[in-house]
Amino acid sequence: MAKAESNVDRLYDALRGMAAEFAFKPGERINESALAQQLNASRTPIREALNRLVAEGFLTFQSGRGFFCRPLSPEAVLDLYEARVAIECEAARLACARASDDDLAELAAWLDRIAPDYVTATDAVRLLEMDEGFHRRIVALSGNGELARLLDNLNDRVRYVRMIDLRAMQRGNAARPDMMAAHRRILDALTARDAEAAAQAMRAHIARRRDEAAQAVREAYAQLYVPDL
Amino acid sequence: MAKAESNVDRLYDALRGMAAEFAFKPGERINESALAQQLNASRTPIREALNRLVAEGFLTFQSGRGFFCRPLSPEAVLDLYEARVAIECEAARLACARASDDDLAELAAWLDRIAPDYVTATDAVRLLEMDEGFHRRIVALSGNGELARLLDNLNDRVRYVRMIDLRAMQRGNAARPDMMAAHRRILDALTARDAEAAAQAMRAHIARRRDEAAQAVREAYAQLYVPDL
DNA sequence: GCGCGCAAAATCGTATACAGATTTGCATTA
DNA sequence: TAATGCAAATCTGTATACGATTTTGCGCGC
Repeated sequence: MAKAESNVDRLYDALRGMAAEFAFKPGERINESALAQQLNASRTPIREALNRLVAEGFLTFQSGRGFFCRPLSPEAVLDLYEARVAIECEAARLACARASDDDLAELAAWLDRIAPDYVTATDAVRLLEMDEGFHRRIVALSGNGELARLLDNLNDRVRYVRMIDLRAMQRGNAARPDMMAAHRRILDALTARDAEAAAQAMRAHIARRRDEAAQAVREAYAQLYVPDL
Repeated sequence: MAKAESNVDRLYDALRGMAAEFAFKPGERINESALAQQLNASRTPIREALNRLVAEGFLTFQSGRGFFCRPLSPEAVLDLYEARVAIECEAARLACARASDDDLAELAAWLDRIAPDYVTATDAVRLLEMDEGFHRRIVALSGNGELARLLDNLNDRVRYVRMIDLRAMQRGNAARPDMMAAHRRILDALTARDAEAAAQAMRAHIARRRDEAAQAVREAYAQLYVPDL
């Protein structure tokens, strides 16, 4: 998204992207020298970026043994979904109290504008983009920068699995209108200034996907360890 | 808390502690060379630790200009309190469903054991320790490692202000029985397996302190910029 | 007196080197 | 064959150095 010019940012973005899409396999040890060569840099800035990714939960670190990719376990993914519920339900409550009528009207207009795509969109990437976009807007309306920060981080870490889940959903049946309807329901509750209903709708919307996460993790392993689909 | 042996961990812990208690003044630029000398290390490991602290929200970073202490603004502190509400209310709900009767009995016993201290404790440090201990236990009972991680981070970042708030509370009047009662109320809701009530009690408990945060921030500035009290 | 610009000093960004720790692979032995 | 121990190779941890960038301070002109 944010394209930074400086070299250190370039490295950070690259590594973050690799970690997000599991270019490092779960649990795998990360070789600093190899990365340095691959990314045309020395180990020093690479290590700085890796340290940041540790703090962000993308990687783990063992003293004396180096950096490792985070494990990809069903439990960890469920935890992330639950954390999303925590953040987003509260964000919905706050947005209910703080968003201006104009803000909500604008969000409604945005939903209307992309509505056709919800059904048309063939690739999961576009679908996920729209879904994340909606949720990010809600959090923005909460006016709480910390919640926004936390949600961005959670989304980045769970994106790989969500993508797989979305693809499965797409294959299975047309659950897309469902998603669209869920978003609309949340917005309606916000417009009605009903914090409880908004939080409930948000909870239901996320929990619905959460239940399939374990299955998605299994598919994720298949994708990661089989050459190509 | 966790005493780490390796040198890099020593540096990380030291810097994290300094950042938490605002040994760097809000907004202040951080001089790497000076830190390196002060902590008996070279700039390389210092910078690695600083990068982690950036990712954890203790510091900010500007390309080409270096590291800075996070600003201490009322808005930022309110955001942190609201994030705590998000995390802890959801944790309470989850704990309601997942904690075993034994777990809850143990927590009740712990509350009983430290009850005398709630009134006796003269120093805010001890009081804050007990309060954080209770909240950490609740999150532990939620069984969600991610929520625990997030709460630890939020607590570390808001501790300085909470401490000042607690001291003010201590001076003002004996609101300590209130705090005690609030904890008891939360536990009761958990024991009754009433998720809604638990979340509500948690929300009220945190929000009560939240409202004083702005005032605490003002006092924090006074403490930071006046030699000693 | 007040900005403006330039040069000096300070500071950051990162490559590189090397010491120490860890892992690997092989040979030896029960 | 499986286990063990040792030595070589690999990799991490950190100091150091130096070019690039930013900040500072001073002198000049208005």
